[in-house]
Amino acid sequence: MTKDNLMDKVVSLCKRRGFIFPGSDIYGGLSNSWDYGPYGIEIKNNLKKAWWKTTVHSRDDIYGIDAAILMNPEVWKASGHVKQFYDYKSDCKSCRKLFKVADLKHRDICPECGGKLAEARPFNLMFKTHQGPVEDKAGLLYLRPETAQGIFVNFLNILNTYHPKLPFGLAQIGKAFRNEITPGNFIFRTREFEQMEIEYFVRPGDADKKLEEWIEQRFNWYIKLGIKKQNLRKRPHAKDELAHYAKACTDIEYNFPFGWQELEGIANRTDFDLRQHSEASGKKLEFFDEITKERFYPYIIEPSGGVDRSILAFLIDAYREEEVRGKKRVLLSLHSDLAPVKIAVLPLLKNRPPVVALAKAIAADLKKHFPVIYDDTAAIGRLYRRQDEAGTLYCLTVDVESLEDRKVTVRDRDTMKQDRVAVDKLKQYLREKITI
RNA sequence: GCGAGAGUAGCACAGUGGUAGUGCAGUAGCCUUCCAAGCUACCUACGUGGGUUCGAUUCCCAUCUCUCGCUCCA
Repeated sequence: MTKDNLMDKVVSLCKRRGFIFPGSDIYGGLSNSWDYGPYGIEIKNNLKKAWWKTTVHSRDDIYGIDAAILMNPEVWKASGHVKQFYDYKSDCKSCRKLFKVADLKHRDICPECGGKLAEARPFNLMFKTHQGPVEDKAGLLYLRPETAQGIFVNFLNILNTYHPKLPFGLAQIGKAFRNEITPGNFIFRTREFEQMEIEYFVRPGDADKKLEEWIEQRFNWYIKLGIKKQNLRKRPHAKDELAHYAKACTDIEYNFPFGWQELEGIANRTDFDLRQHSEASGKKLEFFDEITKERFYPYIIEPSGGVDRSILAFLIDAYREEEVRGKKRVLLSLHSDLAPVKIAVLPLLKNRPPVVALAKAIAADLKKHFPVIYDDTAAIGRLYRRQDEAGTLYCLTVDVESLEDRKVTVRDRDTMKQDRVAVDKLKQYLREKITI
């Protein structure tokens, strides 16, 4: 399988199996927008749940929040986004490259090929909208280009209500919007996307150490959820590629078919944001240490990951093709936490009413405890292949013998090995294998 | 936004100035006792608008949309 091939196959599987559809499909789509279908949203929800469980529920120093997408426009002035995300650019008429006007020595000559540059045009990476039904300047708002600011503006709220001690963090999963110049590669880069972010507040002197700790923790999270180690790397940013708010940053990159690309950035944002917002809002976003009576701006370590691009990485990493009796078997070997469906109940014969009835009864019973589907619309081999493509962990097959011995066949997705399990032991058997 | 390419069933491809086929997928039935079996039937498409023409899916124009590139960053 070549790399391009792999990408095409995963995209094709996503569409074929209804994981992800082109957005606004019946109108011909909308550039780089994608809608998650039934299994796609299960994977997405599972991924977010796994993240939340690791970063919020399994620790006592991180609190979850969910801030509004629309924020007071002053936020984006203070954060630097209005300045940093608004640029005059012009493109070369010969080589078609795009340049920031501010970086140019000569306004109309291309620094790459010496060609003539087109007239400079404003590029704004933030989406604009209006609050209120009248579109006047007073109601101008931006869709947030990052979720982080929703955390910073709640810093004091959290201090005053939950009274955390340093270090502590706030976690958030939510949508952000950027008018990217070059979106693409399926769900990898889109203008509307979802972020999983932690803003971890530390004493300034601890920042370097905590940054390293977070890089390790986040790296290991992807491995634990199934990404092969050789497909993941850490890449520290060079000084000249750091964002305007960051002092240091390391990306966790995945070896996509289109190259090594960022899944998550872990940055030391210093006290830039808290200072900026303190100055702009007039409120002091400081931490008060009641023992030392110190008042200071904490530094912020920010692990910020992309939900959608992570899903793509997990899907690509899980995609397998095998030969079984001369025929191709496609499977998604997703981690059990991520698999959209955990169990499929299948009757071996659909023309035997008692077999069908037992299978349906088992499915109905298990549904109370696991994500389960029932399918009897094809021969058993085909049913297995369908489930393999969806990443279903276990197929339970009910046959005529099941009516006698009250046992069903449990088939493992990855090994195709079969186990005969008593119907009344199924719940317990599956509980041990599936964590939800 | 700019440049290039593309647009025929869910997918992959045919094809024609007289409104379209094949394979896979899907649905139903028969059959079938464990890894995409077989048979039968069925479902589903020429992106949109305009022009030329007796007649356009086909030719022309426009438009929309997608893909790729212009390094944007989660």
